[in-house]
Amino acid sequence: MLSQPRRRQTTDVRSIRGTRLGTVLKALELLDYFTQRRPQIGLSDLHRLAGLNKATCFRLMSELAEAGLVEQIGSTREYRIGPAVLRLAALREAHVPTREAAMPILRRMAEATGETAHLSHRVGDKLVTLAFAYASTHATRVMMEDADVLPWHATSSGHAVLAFLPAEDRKAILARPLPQVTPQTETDPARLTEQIAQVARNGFAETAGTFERDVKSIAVPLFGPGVQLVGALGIVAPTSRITPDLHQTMLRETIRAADDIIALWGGEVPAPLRKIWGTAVLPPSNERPAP
Amino acid sequence: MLSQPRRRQTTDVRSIRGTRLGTVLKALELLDYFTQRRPQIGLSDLHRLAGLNKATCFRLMSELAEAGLVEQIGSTREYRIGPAVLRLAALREAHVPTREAAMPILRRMAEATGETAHLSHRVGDKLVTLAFAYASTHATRVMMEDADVLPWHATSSGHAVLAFLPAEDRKAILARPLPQVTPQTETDPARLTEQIAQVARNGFAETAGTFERDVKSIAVPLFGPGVQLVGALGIVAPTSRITPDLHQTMLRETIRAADDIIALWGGEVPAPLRKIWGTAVLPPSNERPAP
DNA sequence: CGCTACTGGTTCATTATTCAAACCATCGGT
DNA sequence: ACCGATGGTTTGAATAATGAACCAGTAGCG
Repeated sequence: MLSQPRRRQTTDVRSIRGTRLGTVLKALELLDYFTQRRPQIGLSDLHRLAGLNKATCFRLMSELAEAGLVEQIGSTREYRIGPAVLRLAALREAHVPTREAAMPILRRMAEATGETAHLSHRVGDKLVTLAFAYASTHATRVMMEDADVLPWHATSSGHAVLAFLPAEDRKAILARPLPQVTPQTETDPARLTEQIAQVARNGFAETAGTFERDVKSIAVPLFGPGVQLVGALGIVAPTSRITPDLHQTMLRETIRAADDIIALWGGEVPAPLRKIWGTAVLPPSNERPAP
Repeated sequence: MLSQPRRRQTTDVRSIRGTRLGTVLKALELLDYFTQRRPQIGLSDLHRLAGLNKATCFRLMSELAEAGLVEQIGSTREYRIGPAVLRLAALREAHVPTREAAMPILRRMAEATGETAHLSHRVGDKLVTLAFAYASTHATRVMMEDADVLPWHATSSGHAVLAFLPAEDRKAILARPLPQVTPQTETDPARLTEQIAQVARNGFAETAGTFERDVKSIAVPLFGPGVQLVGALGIVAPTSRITPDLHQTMLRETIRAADDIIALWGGEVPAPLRKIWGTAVLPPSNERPAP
């Protein structure tokens, strides 16, 4: 749905959500209903969740199952993600090392700050957790769930990516329903837009308690080859532990790690941001987005 | 295409290859052309490879791309496997630990034998490399490529799985074209059937040079919950290193590791095979499939 | 037992997508 | 400027997807 950079003119095939939606895409969207919290789903549940006809849903799932992308499990015949994805992921990682390559940096970042480092990836119009690393320092850590979809508006990673997205795409995303994840979550599109503009000026995003209570987080965007925005790198800590010093360390380490990961992925930091980051590492930022 | 165990009667929707083939499945089959050797493919190549209409191929790929299963890369606009698979694989591994869980056993097996251990997975009617482990012992190792599709007839893993597949499925697979991978590859369906019958009696499969020259391999089938045949575990070594002792060690370690992996996956070894394995671990097998 | 309310799975007339072959626009090499 | 590639787009005739209703099994309940 997000516009891809295109050099030649191409038709906007099925680009408007809600109109036509190809069969293949419809089938693949079904996979999005499988999450960490809900790893297996029965046919009836799924067709209701997806708002699809049961017969249609059944046929789509049958085809996904035949391809091994899902499999049916046990007596209840519920579906879950199938083994074929392992081959694809291995192939992807072998050819475009993303996750495994970034892991050491992520771990170093976690150790250096004593908090939880978090790497997310933009795929289509979603933001997805790719990996994370805990520090061994503290017993109380912010735990993360792998492979889950992050709400754009309620996470610092979401803000970090939104801030550097083309305005058109940002607007499209903020036009969608914005659930109130915690009492602190900002759901007003206008105020969010304001906050995100601030993120673009600061070169990093911060949120406090918008996704999980008593959790502070800082995030920066990540860029791939051709200054392409591909995800975000964040750090998450219990609010209770935050001091000016720690805040400073978290910011510095996040930017440092982001720089390394971007280099590793063959990406480039856009020149303006590069400049902001250069100065941001030294002086403490004592302003934060207005609540 | 392979018949799944079904408790209720279900129609054999699109079960006969070559007749109807749903759109979704057609799109997903396109993913099979991406391999380790050919990790990115242009539109023209792909539509020729798949024997699909170019326009169709384009639309299918566009939809896959929108879902993030593939992405278009750089100026050449070639396709490669996309980032969405990482989320799916992480989700699968988190919920059904398969690869990561088996890795320690695989490594132990490689160390114990000094050779290369190899884990493969049956997905649909294909046999796919899931993981492998090298031993640190020898400098010359048999190298493997991850995430590639194995030819059923030319690998010991293929034989190991075929031997325990329902006769109907085995016949279907052997009825397909059987490429001559090396001069040693057996391609005659009748003789293959004979060899595979021997595998069922022995409880393990052996091949020598049928997939790669001067490579000897031994493999056994793996079972998941409900005695379901899910893949194979094999060991691969240069023919030059094979001695009766090493052969014996390889067989023993493979069976031992298979036992562990099956237990780990919550599977069960079928009773008859259990008995064969019990005896096979001790006495050396000095018969091998006739050339 | 007979009801009800679920479940996964199937049918078939209607409708929308896919097919194939030709067509554009662009790129790289000669 | 040409050639022969490429990725991408259009066209009506062929084909596949859709969805409301329909089966069958099963668990709970009086």
